[in-house]
Amino acid sequence: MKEPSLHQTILQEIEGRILSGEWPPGTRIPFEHELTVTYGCSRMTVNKALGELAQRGLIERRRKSGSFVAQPVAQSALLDIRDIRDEVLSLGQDYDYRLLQRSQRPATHADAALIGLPAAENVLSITALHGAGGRPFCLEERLINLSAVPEAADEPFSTLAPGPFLLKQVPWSSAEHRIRAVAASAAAARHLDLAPGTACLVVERRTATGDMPVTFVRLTYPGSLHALVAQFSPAQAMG
Amino acid sequence: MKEPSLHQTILQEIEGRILSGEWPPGTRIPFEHELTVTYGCSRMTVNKALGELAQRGLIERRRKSGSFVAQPVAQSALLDIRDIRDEVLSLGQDYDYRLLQRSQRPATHADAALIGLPAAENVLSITALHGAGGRPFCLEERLINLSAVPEAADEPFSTLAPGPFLLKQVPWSSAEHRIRAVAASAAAARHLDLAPGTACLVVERRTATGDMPVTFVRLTYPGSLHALVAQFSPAQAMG
DNA sequence: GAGTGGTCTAGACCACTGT
DNA sequence: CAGTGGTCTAGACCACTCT
Repeated sequence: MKEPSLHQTILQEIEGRILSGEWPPGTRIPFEHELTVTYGCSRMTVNKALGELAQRGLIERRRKSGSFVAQPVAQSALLDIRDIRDEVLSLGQDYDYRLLQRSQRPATHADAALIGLPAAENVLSITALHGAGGRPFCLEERLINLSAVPEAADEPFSTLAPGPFLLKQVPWSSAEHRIRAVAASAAAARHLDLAPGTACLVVERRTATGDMPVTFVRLTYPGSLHALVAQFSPAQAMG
Repeated sequence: MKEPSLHQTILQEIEGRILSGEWPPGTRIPFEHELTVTYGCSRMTVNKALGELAQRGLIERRRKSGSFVAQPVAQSALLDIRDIRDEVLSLGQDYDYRLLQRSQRPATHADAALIGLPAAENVLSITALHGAGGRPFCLEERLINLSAVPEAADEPFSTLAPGPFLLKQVPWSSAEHRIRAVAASAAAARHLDLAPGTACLVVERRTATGDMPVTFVRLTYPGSLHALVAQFSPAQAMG
């Protein structure tokens, strides 16, 4: 039990309000001057906390205007799994989205294991197909925890894909990715217009806000047509 | 052309010496007190620069002892592609390594494209097999830029895998990963003891120090037996 | 005990930017 | 022009850890 330092305390309190959604993206956070009054400390101390948050990308700082909660970069800029729509458009191809199935049910044991839920709460199951240039690009199979995102029950997902919807509802979340190569199942092969057994790249993503599981998604890409790219540097520009 | 701030200048100078290898891992860097004299500034300023380097993992700071260039975490803690040996051992299986082929040649056009070399300089080509629990685990096909790592020409790689060797020679480097699913080629299937066409996970990594290409490696894993896991959080502990 | 980094203060001046 | 963040100073005290 060690006493956290003051700038850590300030950082964590602000971070908590951002992650909880209390301060959604775009919110102006208090000026440094105001925070020195709130916490009874010098400006250097709040500056250190805010500078840290800015470096992590949780806030943006603008002279004369103040500091604002950032718009989260879709999922992760590190592992370049963006919104599939952006992904397709950046390839210079037309994008289309088609809902294949949508159903609500109490979570089965399998569902619970996938999404990381303890109990058998209500989940929304969605299957959809993302297309690029008129051809199947990616099969999406998703579970949404309706306790975490009750608004999803009222969303048809007939034209809006689950990804963008969830990004709006739950802007800040942590994610675990699991990437595998598998032979296409009969169903996946049918939807993706492949021969059964074709090598496919499968990305499974488990998303949570704090301790609350939000969604599980399995994205199946035709293998040879798709690659994930990730950049790592020991040194990053300071901005 | 904007003047960089003083703490950025300090940070970049130290970073440069670490990345270039002038200060290899374990080197003690000057005390804050000494740096204030060197740069003629206050301690807060050098503290900001060193704190930044510590947060990026380039240095470790110890009270009373000083600050030291860190031992680089093998490849990347983010995308969990560690040393394959560690990977196998952490699965609780026996590890073995076998060199299949080693040859030196001027880079072909294909080599040059893969490794990112402009000219047709000398490269070392290596093929090796990593085993786990007596079974094939991963096929490694590698090119090493001998201009960047001339020491590699004298290393037989008969018992030491290229990965650990390079990590020692070129401790700090940036990497680009490209992850795909492919059907096993005839050669890969033979080495990995698979039926040809089996879905495999292929990780291609291009590594550089600054602008100098160091190595290109293609790792082929039997698909169903292997998954890459990556964690992403909006908020990370400060340490 | 001594030397290091960790943190903090109470100022200061400057650069940028929106009005 | 005024208000914000960006940077920096010249101190200070404390916590930790090595000897």
